[in-house]
Amino acid sequence: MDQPETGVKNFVARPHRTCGWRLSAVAKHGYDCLVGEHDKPMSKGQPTINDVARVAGVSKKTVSRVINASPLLRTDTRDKVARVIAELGYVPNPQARALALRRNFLIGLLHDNPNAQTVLNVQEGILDVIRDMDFALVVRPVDRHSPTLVDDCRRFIERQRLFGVLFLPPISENDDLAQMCAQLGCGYVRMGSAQLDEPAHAVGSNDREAVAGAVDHLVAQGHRRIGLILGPVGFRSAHERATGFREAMARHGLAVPDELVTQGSYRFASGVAGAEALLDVADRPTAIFCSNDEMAAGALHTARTRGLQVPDDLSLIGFDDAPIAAHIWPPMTTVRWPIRPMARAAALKLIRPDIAGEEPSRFPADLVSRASVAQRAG
Amino acid sequence: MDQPETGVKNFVARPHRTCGWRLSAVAKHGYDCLVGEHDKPMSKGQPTINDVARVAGVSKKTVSRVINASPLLRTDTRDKVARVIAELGYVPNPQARALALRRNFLIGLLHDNPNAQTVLNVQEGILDVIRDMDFALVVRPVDRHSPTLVDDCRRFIERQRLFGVLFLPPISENDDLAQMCAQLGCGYVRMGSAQLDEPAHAVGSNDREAVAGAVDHLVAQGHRRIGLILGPVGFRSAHERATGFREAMARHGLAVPDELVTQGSYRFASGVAGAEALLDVADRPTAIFCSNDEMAAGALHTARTRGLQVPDDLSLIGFDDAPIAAHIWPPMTTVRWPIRPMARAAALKLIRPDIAGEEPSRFPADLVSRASVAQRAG
DNA sequence: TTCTCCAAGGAAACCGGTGTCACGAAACAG
DNA sequence: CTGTTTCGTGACACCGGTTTCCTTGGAGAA
Repeated sequence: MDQPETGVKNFVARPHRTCGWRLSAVAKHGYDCLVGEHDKPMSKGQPTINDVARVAGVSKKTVSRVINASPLLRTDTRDKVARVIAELGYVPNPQARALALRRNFLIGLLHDNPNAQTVLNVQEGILDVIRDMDFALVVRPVDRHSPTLVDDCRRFIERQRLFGVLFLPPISENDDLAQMCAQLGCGYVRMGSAQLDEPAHAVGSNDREAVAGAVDHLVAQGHRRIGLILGPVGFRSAHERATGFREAMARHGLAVPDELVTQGSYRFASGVAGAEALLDVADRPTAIFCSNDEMAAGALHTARTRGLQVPDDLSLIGFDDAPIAAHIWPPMTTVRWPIRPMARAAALKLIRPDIAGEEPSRFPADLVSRASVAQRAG
Repeated sequence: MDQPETGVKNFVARPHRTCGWRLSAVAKHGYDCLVGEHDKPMSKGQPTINDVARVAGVSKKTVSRVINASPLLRTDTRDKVARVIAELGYVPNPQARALALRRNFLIGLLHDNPNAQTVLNVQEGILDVIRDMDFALVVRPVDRHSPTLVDDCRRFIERQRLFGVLFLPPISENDDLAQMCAQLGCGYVRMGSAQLDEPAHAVGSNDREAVAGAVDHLVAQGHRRIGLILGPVGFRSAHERATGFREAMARHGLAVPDELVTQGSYRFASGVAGAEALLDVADRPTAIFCSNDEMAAGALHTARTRGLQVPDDLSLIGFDDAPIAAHIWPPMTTVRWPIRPMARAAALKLIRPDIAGEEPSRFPADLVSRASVAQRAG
């Protein structure tokens, strides 16, 4: 009885049929590399590190070194193993890696839908960064009004053993969540117009400056009485935008009387109602700055129902450059958040704090001039 | 030297400080349950199954049995272990489970952004199902035009060892992708208006019937010359909608002359161009059916630039009930895909094919009547 | 009273990677 | 020419679960 030959026969007969591996691996490297204990069956599904090691005639550890690009390897060893990896179509099992390394390669996106297009842009921005880094993006819509919000997020992070999470507005403004992550030792980055007091954990846009630019634009067109529809109370972004508005108006020496300011909620309906209120004022504004596009669309709706022409009778500016801004008529002048670059920066902060960690990331927001602003009439 | 006591001392002193566990676990169950080898340090981070076993005074396997609700346990044992689990705040490590079970608990969502709101609704629908099942949702935007689309998806699935994937239109219509999944042994479900020839792998809506409803509505308002802006060539949904349109028109004995049909791409701009073409026809249509809302918004734009009133001079119907449909003026009559329930059904098919697998899932789409359709003038 | 059988639970191996450490060979210094 | 460093590699334990198989104790039968 020829033990080794039996082993080789078994090897050839079994794994290549059940796993669908390419026989060329053996053809190229010859059977001599197979001397060893071939009697135990090979793994059934995808090839494992053991299979690679066996075929290449090295130890698991050496294969692991090749995968992780260890500098301590001889070139010929590395090449040999790499060739076998390619032949077998071996893919390291991320679960096993995660277990051994005690950290996984999942990053979480927690959000309560600020705006569908925004969420999607963020997802794409994150993917831009992690696509080739073996990380995966897991998403989790949450309910910002839920009393168990923090606990829900905590359970999610704990269960999935997340590497880190990204928070989108509005929940990125929730300090309890940030604190919870810090406690858990889970990396986190907050996106939005948050102030950057913790540069390692925040990526923001400079909303004040952007709003100032919008106000400058209106003033340059001759507008003096400019209305403001606020974002919801307690939102940092809303606060930033309001502050930027007031600062810019003050800079131009223009008043912001209370009757030209109304509370909104970032929703379409509150834009409708806000514009109703502002247009009821005796000396009605010739322009309205809306703290986001959805409300601007609502304001446009109101103007139309009152028979006012936009922009001739009333100029409007929104904020966010949501898709709706470009699709309504007239196309809305608005402020564009560079969401995708921000998401990229945020993901990088999470994954490579060594590179991206400490410097603050504040992105400028740009005025997108479309057709909802005109020279002040009269 | 009192060995056992030293062990207990070590146990009390070390883990509860380093892990932050609640001492009450020990307080409740007493130290007697701790007799054993306490000298090796406990795990540093979250408690593991070993820690639970040690504190509860049972074996790992018994803890495992409790977690997996094995019926072979005595009630008192189960209660004791469950109490310790609660006290310690133990959460099973999903990576370790995935490794041992040789399947993980990740389901993937592959899409090339058909429409941001749709993607988000799908994500929420999936979450509705998996939220409490220890599954997580990982998303992957892809590029449908990439020549490496199938390979990219395959690599993603292999790397992450996904349990299953969901495809959204338009890539859900790609048969190569489905075939690749089948080869890989990865579960998959395709969403969209795909025909349901493989009920276990598809969740669809009945677009034909819905379009027929829209046509009936127009005809009931007196419209006879109705234009059609098609969706992109090669899209099954576009084909379904076109077929539904033609069938319904035929049923009413109405002609669909070639000059009243134009090719679109599901994008805003193609709606603009399509409407231009249709309104240039000598005997122009009094209504246009657009294969999606974005194109309907484009058609509305065109009507407006030509000074036509919608709906008085021209009626429009869209499809999808995208947010834009409700936000433009006039609000657009459209067809609503029950996306979230469809996503729920799809996720269920993936996770529990035993429950949801074999029966076909076809959801009715409803006409949402808003303000873009009026009685035919004249 | 002794034997059998079954339910409850434990020991050890395993999943597929990684870290630690030890070892042999080659390179280098004395 | 020998002793000491490096370098390259392998053996083995470990991560935290699950599975397989075996032990144990107590109830019921002979």
